[in-house]
Amino acid sequence: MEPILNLINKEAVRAFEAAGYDGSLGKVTLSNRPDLCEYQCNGAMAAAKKYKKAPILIAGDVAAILEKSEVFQEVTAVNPGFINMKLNREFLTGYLQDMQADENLSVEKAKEPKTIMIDYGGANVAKPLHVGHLRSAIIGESVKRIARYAGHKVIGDVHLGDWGLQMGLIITEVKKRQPDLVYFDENYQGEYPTEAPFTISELEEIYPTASGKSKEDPAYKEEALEATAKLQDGVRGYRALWQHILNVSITDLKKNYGNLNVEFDLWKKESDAQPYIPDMVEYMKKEGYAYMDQGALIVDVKEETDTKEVPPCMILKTDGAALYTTTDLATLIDRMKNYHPDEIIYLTDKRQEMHFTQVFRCARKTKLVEENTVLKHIGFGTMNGKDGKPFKTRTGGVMRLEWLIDDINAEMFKKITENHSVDEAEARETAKIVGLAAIKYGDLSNQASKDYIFDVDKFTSFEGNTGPYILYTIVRIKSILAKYQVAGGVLQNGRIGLAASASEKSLMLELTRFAPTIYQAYEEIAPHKICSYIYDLANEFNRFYHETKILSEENEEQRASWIALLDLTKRVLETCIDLLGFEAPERM
RNA sequence: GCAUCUGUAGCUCAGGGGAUAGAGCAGCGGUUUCCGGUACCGCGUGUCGGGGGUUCGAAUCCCUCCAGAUGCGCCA
Repeated sequence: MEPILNLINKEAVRAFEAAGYDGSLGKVTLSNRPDLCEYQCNGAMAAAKKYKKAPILIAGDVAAILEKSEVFQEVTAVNPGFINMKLNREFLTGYLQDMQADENLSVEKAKEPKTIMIDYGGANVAKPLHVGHLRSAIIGESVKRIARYAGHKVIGDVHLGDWGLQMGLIITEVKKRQPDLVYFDENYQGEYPTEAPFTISELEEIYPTASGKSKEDPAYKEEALEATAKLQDGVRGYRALWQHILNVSITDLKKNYGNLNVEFDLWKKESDAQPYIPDMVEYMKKEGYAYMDQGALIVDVKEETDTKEVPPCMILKTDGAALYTTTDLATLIDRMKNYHPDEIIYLTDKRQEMHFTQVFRCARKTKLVEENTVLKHIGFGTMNGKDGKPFKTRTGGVMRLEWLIDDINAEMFKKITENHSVDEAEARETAKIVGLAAIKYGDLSNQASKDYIFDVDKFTSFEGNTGPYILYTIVRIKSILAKYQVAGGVLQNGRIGLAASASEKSLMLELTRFAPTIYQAYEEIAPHKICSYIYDLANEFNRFYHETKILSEENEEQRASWIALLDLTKRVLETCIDLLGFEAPERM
């Protein structure tokens, strides 16, 4: 389906040309004065200079021609030179009927689908997810769904951190505690046990303990470094232990991400990139990209136009070990080889911007990626507490994700049961669904790149620009539709008719904005545009709902038409929240 | 020190060349023959951080200053 704005634009271009002006002036936008009109064109003012003619006269010429189009009900030229347009009701209704019949709700899928990889989540093995991981998961998941809905082939990869010193630290601590385990017996030749020697909660406690010890005790750190090297060299027992750490940890991570409605297509790990490193280093040396400087192997990535100092990309440390950068580069080789992506999007904290600048430049310079492979880094801001400082627990510690979710769910449960008597089990279930919406909407409604304040009271509120408000609107529509069906109505029979009131027309106009919103959200990688759209849509619906008695309407055709409008509104809202990564309950 | 980002109502945030800068929250006041009132309607609030410039037109683009956040070779 052709977007409605395109159709209107074409009319305007034609009108400008017919009036003897350059057609490119006929650019139409949504009105920013809804009290005056629905669409506006400012081209006449831009044309004034070129044609040495008063803008209002030009606007008048164009308006006179547009007036005759069947698309519009009214077109007026207003000082100093605005062209204001109102849509014809028949045209609008026809458009919505097409939208209603379209399974994609008027969104045209990409004609040339791209393969897009999204690297998000930022999880590390053996470390519990904390609030720092929340944004990457939430935003990444939404970006993934939006791109997919726009018609692209999208592969989400968790890109698990499973290789650095953290592994050596854990192994060292396990060895301290259980030195008799077979994994540490160098002469052991048999099969290793299938059962892990620790549980997930033990594992989560082991890492911080080990990390703390290594900071205070140089000998301990030395031991951890040695364990890391042994693991990377492929010592059997260490590899087996590492595999246990992975298994236990991944099982837990899948559960936690599942609770967040976050699903990865790939569970690749940093270790998967390691095999590529030796050849990559050799290649970079041989081609003259990489050279030794101060004992480390580096690739220069400075550019003439830089306004800031861009340090060289470090490939190997003085001790010959690989780094974060090295792994990311090697991962690119893996991705290019196995998935041939047209585009790779990385979602991390914006503080890593420099790192990605270096990696991207290095990858291009050394030709690890093809020239037309797009590499993007989306850096998001920090999630802060009400005091404007990074979100912490009351005692100032790192807030684990599970605790945060529990807090929200408890708050939600309280609100749901406050004024209603509901079955407790159902209320708990509903609280989970609404709570997740509260968290995700609260996060996604802000621009990703900015820091934002996580305010539990605000996010869980049923009033204002919140997830629960959106869900409430959907649930309300569901309830009406259900009643209609119980009374013998058939949803599929309804056809959207002409707008009978101003609020109905507003709602219809709002529905036509669905497709452009999706395109914009995809192109700008901006889920918050979808949030602000559904907030507007929910408002328009509630306004319409409030002044329209639907089920008690006597005229059957009118009633069916409104039901059809409600059904379309529901479909749009539900599609949008799905793109944001949450869903609506049946009741709340 | 250098660089990047941010600065919009009391608070939290939209808007990123066009008309009178918008929402929500908080405050006050209304709307119940009710399909879910956790709704809807109304009222008040601004040196768009300061100053200069470009433009017919600037919250929006450019310069500069101020404030905050962040980054700047062997962490990830």
